Amino acid sequence: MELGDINERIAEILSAIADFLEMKGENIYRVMAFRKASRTISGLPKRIESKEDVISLPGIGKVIGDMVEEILKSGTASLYEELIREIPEGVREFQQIQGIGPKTAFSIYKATGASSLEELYELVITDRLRDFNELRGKTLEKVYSGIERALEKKRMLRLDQGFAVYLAVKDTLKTNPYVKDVVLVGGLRRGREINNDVDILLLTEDKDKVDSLLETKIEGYRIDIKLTTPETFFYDMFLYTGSKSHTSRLLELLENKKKFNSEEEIYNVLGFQYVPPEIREGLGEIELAKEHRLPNLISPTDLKGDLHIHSLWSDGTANILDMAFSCIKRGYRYMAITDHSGSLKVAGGLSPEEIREQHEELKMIENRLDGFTILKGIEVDILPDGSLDTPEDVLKELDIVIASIHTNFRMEEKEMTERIMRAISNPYVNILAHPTGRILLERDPYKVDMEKILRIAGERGVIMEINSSPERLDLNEVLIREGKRFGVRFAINTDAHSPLHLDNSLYGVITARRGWLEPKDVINTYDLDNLKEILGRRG
DNA sequence: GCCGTTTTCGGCCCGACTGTTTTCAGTCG
Repeated sequence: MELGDINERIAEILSAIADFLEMKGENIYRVMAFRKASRTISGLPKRIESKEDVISLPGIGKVIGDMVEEILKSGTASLYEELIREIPEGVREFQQIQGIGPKTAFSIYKATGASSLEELYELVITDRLRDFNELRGKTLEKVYSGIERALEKKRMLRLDQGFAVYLAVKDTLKTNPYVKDVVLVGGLRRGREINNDVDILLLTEDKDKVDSLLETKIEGYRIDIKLTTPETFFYDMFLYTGSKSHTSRLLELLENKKKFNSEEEIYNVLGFQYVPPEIREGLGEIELAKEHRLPNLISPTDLKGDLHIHSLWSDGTANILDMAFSCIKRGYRYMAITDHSGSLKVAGGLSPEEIREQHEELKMIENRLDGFTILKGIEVDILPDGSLDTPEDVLKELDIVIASIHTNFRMEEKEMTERIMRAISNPYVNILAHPTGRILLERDPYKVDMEKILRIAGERGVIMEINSSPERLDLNEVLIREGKRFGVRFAINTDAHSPLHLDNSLYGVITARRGWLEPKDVINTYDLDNLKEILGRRG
């Protein structure tokens, strides 16, 4: 069974080609060309039908255009087939180990013949990896110390991966005539950022006829299918969705009654307000539900815009106009273009001159967008000493300034806290983006006293971002709740680098719901005038 | 491999850090 559509397949092949060429020491610009094309294609909002759909895109020329055509026709590319004959697919996974890059990954394969993380792990636990003379010293240690985490990452599912697996399994299950319905339950339905399995409830009238389906597998992920009948369907949905601490108290009260017509009815017969899945964690929601005082949780349709968007001007894959059209299509009223600033060379950061040039383009574009507003913004880099890399006379001209850290992650807590404090004390900074810097399953948050940051942010009206990228989800639900107690307001942003990334706002909203946020806590639910007032207050 | 309104060839992507590397290659962000 395969996940995804043709765009993903093409992007995956191009990305693999880039990895293999890099391992072989090919010209790095050729490698980057494949990588960039892969990123562009994976971010396209429209299904690719022919070569013509890609050939005009930035960074895609004749060679990659022809390759796309080849993949559309045959499902694969000859260059890719050639490369995997030389280097097995699984060797790419070695790079998941911290400190192992393409060159070392390739040399591990050449030395040991291991062609997957599992095979490499086998050599590690039997301590045979040391027998290969080519691998010595710190490199060897890195493999020993990092491989378990890499394997764990391979099995764990982020929210987006979990949903994708669920949808794929659902499609398969539904082809069976005895399957009446398939629904998601468990931690994934509650919107947990990382899950070790996908819990699925399968409704059938004849349990014996669907036994074989319980073994459904997809790409090595753990899938846990539970059977239910029409009689107990909603009871089981409730039972398998909530955390233990949420369900156990309510189960006592239900006294074995199992027949309900909806999940809402379960709460209602007990005199409780309905509790949305995202907050069924046993963190005080039961008491509030009893008093009918649950928060009015934010929902995806409350969002009126996105305040963190990149374009081709820095490291985005689409131009400003295409990003604007995609926002308009989603029903948004505004967006902020916030490309990277000067010091972040690797992402094509903008100099003050380029920022002003961009504003010329924005002026021309805005005339073409009736009733839709583009805010002039920047994602300004916070330097190690907490100063910003863009002069204040440039920041002054902007509608919105979001500040973030992309370098020097490994500082001591005191230093890092002071660094961020100084940055958010700058009167031009409106939003602190991805405040803890974590990448799920890849990079820990930096050492920082978030309580202090949140308290000051609450006092001074600095907005905290909930970065919706499923790889970040930063802030997380715990820090969101803490921030809310300090009076912090939030922005649910996608940090989109392509039109498709705008869809990630769903993950941000889910995380905000898990943090008990209401629309009024989130500034991009406000209409433009109110938003501008908040953004203007600090400048 | 892609790109171009000075170019169809020669740039593009950069700085910090680390390791077994004593003058540089690999990794990371």
